[in-house]
Parts: sequence; structure tokens; C-alpha cells
Amino acid sequence: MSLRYALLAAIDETPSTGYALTRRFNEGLAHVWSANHQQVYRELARLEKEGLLSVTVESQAGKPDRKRYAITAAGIEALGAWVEQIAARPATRDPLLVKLFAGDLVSSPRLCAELDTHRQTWREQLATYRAIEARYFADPDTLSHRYRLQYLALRRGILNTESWLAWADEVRAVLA
Amino acid sequence: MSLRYALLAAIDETPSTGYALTRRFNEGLAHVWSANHQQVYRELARLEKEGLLSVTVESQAGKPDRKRYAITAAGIEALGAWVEQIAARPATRDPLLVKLFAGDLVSSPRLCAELDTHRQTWREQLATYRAIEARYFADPDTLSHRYRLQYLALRRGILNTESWLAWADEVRAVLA
DNA sequence: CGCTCATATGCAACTTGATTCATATCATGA
DNA sequence: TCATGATATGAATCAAGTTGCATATGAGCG
Repeated sequence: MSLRYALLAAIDETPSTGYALTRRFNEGLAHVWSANHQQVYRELARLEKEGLLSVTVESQAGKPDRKRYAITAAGIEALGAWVEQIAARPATRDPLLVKLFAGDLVSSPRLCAELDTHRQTWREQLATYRAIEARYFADPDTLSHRYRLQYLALRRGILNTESWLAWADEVRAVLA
Repeated sequence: MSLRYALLAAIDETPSTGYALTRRFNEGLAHVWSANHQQVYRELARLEKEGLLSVTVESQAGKPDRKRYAITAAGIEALGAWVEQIAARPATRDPLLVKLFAGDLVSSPRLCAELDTHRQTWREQLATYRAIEARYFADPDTLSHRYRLQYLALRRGILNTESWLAWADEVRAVLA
């Protein structure tokens, strides 16, 4: 249910095309909400049908046409109403923890190997987040309200990744 | 896809009924994988049909009949095969972060109120985890392999909740 | 006697997300 | 010339999770 609001929020910030939004939801916004292009296009079509977004088709020389979406007054209202509601925290569902739970069927080296793979991903992720932090949020005090909040979302990504890395160290120590 | 393996693992540990499993997946196992009773009963029926579980109906005096499930050889094999595969990390999808992203539509006090609600949940959760840690895992070195791994899953729950609380403090400091 | 609560099980409809397939333009390089 | 990759869009199908509804037993309470 949140994809639509994530799209509305992103488009509220900058009117964009499905293609550009897809890229954001797989890169810069992946620590907030991720979605593939099929999902994005489907939801954009729905939102437009419901009048929460408006479309303009743009012809480009040398490239296929594209549709740029902008948020409507109804869209802003819907987004505002959703944001005001207190949402329940999402349930935890993590295959890696299920594996630990089924753990006496796996050998420790095997588990360690999987963990090393993930650890590598987390390290890279953390480096990316830290780069963004240094590049765009070096001085949080000077940020506008909007970007200060986006910075907090990034901080969440950083703290989360750090906590996975710390946990990986604990696991390694126990399995060794 | 992991629900079935979480069920197999839980039943491998102790043969149980759908009712008991549902309770575990909403309480003691909620930090690993959560599921409601409809999901549990549906999946148990499938697993039995596929021969990964066997059933025994037990009559009880004064209470409805219940079905106790046990894992079969095929079930153990399927679980083992799944555990060996390296799984991709699940994508992040958090409505709370979407709200921050849409943040200039919310007032800070409103966001703080929501955060305080969640913070309360996290505190209680952390207390529960710590109680389990003290009660069952006081001396990790003496645990069997199986319970040592379950302890690591619990540790993940603890680190995760702590990192949310730390983040909540950061948010509070910025919004104040 | 009817009410609610805990135990115990399940179906059906719906929504969301993942996967597979499809189409079209143009630039670049082999 | 042909293949590849980036841009740009979407339908169709499948799997997983959510929500609503349904049923049955017995205990305890007013």
C-alpha cells in the first residue's frame, strides 16, 4: 500500500517519468522503499486513473516518447491524509534468520560462507550511504525541513547496515 | 517462500499443531518470521499433501480435536536443500521511512507522536528479548549447536531493536 | 439462559510483489 | 550488417500475505 505514497512523494518533490522513478526506487531510494519497473508503471497508471497524478507525454528526438507525471491537488491531499495516520510496524520476515533457526542442518562453514557474501554487500552499501551523507548532508543544520527528513531516512539506512555488520561479527565469533 | 521452511524447522524441533505454531509465529518467533493462523493452516495442508509432513489427529476431552504434525524424511531433505542455498537479502520496504520522505507534508509534532508510539513498542520488545536472553541463553558457551544458532537469531532481534531506538533518538534530536 | 473467551480449524476474496514476456527507438562497436 | 546496450513502456501470470467470514467445543460469568 505504501508504494503509491512513495511514488506520490517522489513526484511531489520532482515531476518524473516511470523510468526515472524506477531507477530511484532501485538506487537512491532503495533504503526507503524498493520496486521494479513493472510495479512502478502499474501503480502510476492507477494513480493517474484515480486523478492523483496528471500526465504529459513528451516527444524526444532519438529516444522513445516518455510520460512525465505530476502530482495533482487530490494527490497531495491523499498523501497528506496517509502520512497523518499512525502505521503499524511491518512484521519481520527474514530467510537468513529462518536458516539459523533450522541451523543444525547446516554446517558452520556453509553458514559462514553465506554470511561473508552478505557482509560484502553490507560493506558496499554502507560505503554508498556514507558517500551520500558526506556529499549531500555534510552540514545537517543548514538543510531545509524536507531534506533534513530525507537525511534521517538515510541515517536509518546507515544504522541498520551497521547493526547487520555488528551482528555478522557476533555470528562469526560464535561459529568459529 | 520461507514460511514453509520456517514451519518445517519448527516442527523438526518439536512436532506441533497449527494452533501452537501460530502462537509461536506471533510471539517467540516473531523476530524471525511472522505469520497468521490462516497462512499457517494453509501451508501445513500443502506440506502434508506434498509428503513433507505427516499428521496425527488427537482427540482431547473437553476441547476440539487437533492435528499434530511431524516432519518426514522428505521434509528434512527439502529443508536441508533450501538451507544450503545462498538467498538474496530481502528488499527494504518501510512505510515509516516513506513518511519521512514525504516529510514536508507532516508537522514535526505529529511525526514525533508517531515515533513515540513506535519507541514504546521497541522498548517493550527489547525488554522481552532481554528477558529471553537472560532466561534461556545466559551462558551461550554451554548451548548445543542448534540453540546457539537460535541465540544468534535472538541477538539479531536485540541489535535491530536497539538500532531503531538509537535512530529514534537521532530523529527526536533533529525534530526538536 | 445467553455472553464472552480460549481452543482449534479452515475457505474465499483480495492486494501486493515477483517473474516472464513483449515492444519500440537509437547509438555504438565488431 | 548485426548484435548489444540504454532508454522507455507495458501486459499477463504467479506466488505470498492480508482480511473477512465461518464453524465447533467447553468453561466461566452474570
